[in-house]
Amino acid sequence: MEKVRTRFAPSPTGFMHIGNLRTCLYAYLWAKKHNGTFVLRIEDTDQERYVEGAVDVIYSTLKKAGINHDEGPDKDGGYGPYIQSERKPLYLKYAQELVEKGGAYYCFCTKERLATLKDENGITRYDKHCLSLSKEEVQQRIAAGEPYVIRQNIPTEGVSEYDDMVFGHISVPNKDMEDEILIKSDGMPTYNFANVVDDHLMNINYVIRGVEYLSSTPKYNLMYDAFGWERPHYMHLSPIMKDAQRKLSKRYGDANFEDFIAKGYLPEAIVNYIALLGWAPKSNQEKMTMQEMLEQFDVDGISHSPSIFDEAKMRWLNGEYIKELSVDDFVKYATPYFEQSKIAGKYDYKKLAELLIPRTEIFSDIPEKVNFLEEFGEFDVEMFEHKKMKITKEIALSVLRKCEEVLPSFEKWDNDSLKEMLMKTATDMGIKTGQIFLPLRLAISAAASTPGGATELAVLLGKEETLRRLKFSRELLESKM
RNA sequence: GGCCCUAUGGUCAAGCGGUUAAGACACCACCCUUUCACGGUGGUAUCAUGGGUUCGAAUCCCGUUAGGGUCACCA
Repeated sequence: MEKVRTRFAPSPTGFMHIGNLRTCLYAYLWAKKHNGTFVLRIEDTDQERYVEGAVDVIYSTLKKAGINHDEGPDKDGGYGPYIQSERKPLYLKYAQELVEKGGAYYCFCTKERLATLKDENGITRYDKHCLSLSKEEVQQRIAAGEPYVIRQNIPTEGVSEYDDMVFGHISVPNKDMEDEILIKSDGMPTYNFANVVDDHLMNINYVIRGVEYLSSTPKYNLMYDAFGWERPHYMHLSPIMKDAQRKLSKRYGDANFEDFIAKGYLPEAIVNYIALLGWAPKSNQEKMTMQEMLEQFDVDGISHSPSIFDEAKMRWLNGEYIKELSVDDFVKYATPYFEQSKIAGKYDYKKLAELLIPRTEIFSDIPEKVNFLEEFGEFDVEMFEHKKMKITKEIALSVLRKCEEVLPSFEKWDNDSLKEMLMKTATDMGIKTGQIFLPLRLAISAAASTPGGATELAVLLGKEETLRRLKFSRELLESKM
């Protein structure tokens, strides 16, 4: 196998979309799997859509995602420049070469004339009007300063075919393809042309991109052929969808890598999840490192149909990653969320982390899990009733009274000691351990669910606060009996 | 509308002519349990449709239906 070279060629139009990131990932995996080279190229031929700072977003996203390009604007590998706008002179030269070889021609048609070519569906198909212009006339009109474009000259007969690595054999009748513009009247190349020229010049031999190019690829092949260049291999990828009809896109929100990071997802989890959207490893393994993906990635496992993005599954995967975090790492990621919760600046984040690690799927869930520590007040005493544990309000009340009796004089305020003492108290009272812990937990948290049991919360709250809450709840319960 | 592509549970998906049609998420039940989680066990649920080919079809072929893409001086 020849030395593999793949590329990711985004347009700097803003944030990095999840779909683009997946395309990028696959291109990276394919290159690295074969010890090849992964190239980053910026396609900014459309000045109108250029967004300031977008290139930096691309760098930072790749970095966070763990995708390291071997060549790019910031890493010269001898195939530069890697920014299309800096390659401008090249394209016209190659377009002229293509004209000479018969693969393209100058066109002077005005937008007005083109508008008259619309068919009943509003589809414009160029009629090769300018193909018949003589060389002399073309020269003369160019010299006169008349605006022009250069169009690809596609045969009107025959069929163009190629084999896509994921979709298999694709064949498109030549008559169904239009003579597309290669060089715009502003002298800039269109994507169609710049892409082919750059891919060839940069020696890209595996072109990995979205399916939207599947049916126009024969056109690109026709250009490779006309130039006498070797065609690359193609791997087209089905889109990631929001639902059965709509593609995942900025318009529907949350489609950007950065958005998910902001929501409290770990970059590795996002990358892992999107790798699995549209590709399934032979091993059936789901949680995998970049290294494991490299080893297992293969074209066979790439699906042909669109995949619907399922955030619930990504949440689960993220939770799996969080469970493996050390307490310190968890605190590092979680601190911003602690800071925006009601307990900001209070409590020991490390202690909380221990309780939270197995119960957190995404970091932004943290505030609602810890707010009960500060938010304490009246609650529905019916919550004391617990059928499965056979707890009634009467039992709960006697438990709370007993706790108020034994806790004030208890000195060893740590989890194990409290637990041991309370279990003994339960025995003394002739009830099951669950019947003492459950009412106590409720009494000091006022919350139906908390990230930890009664004694863990008691330690967190401290003795004084625990007793204050206990008294409050006991009185509340008494008043409602 | 022309052309190209796609079709397995709610979602991601395995499957490559013979399987009780994997697995994961979600959901439900049970177990564990100091709540909630975690963990464990089990369960509900899928081959779009009609024709072929074949002893035998989720798998191959054709039609239908549905969906996506494309038909820009966007990429």
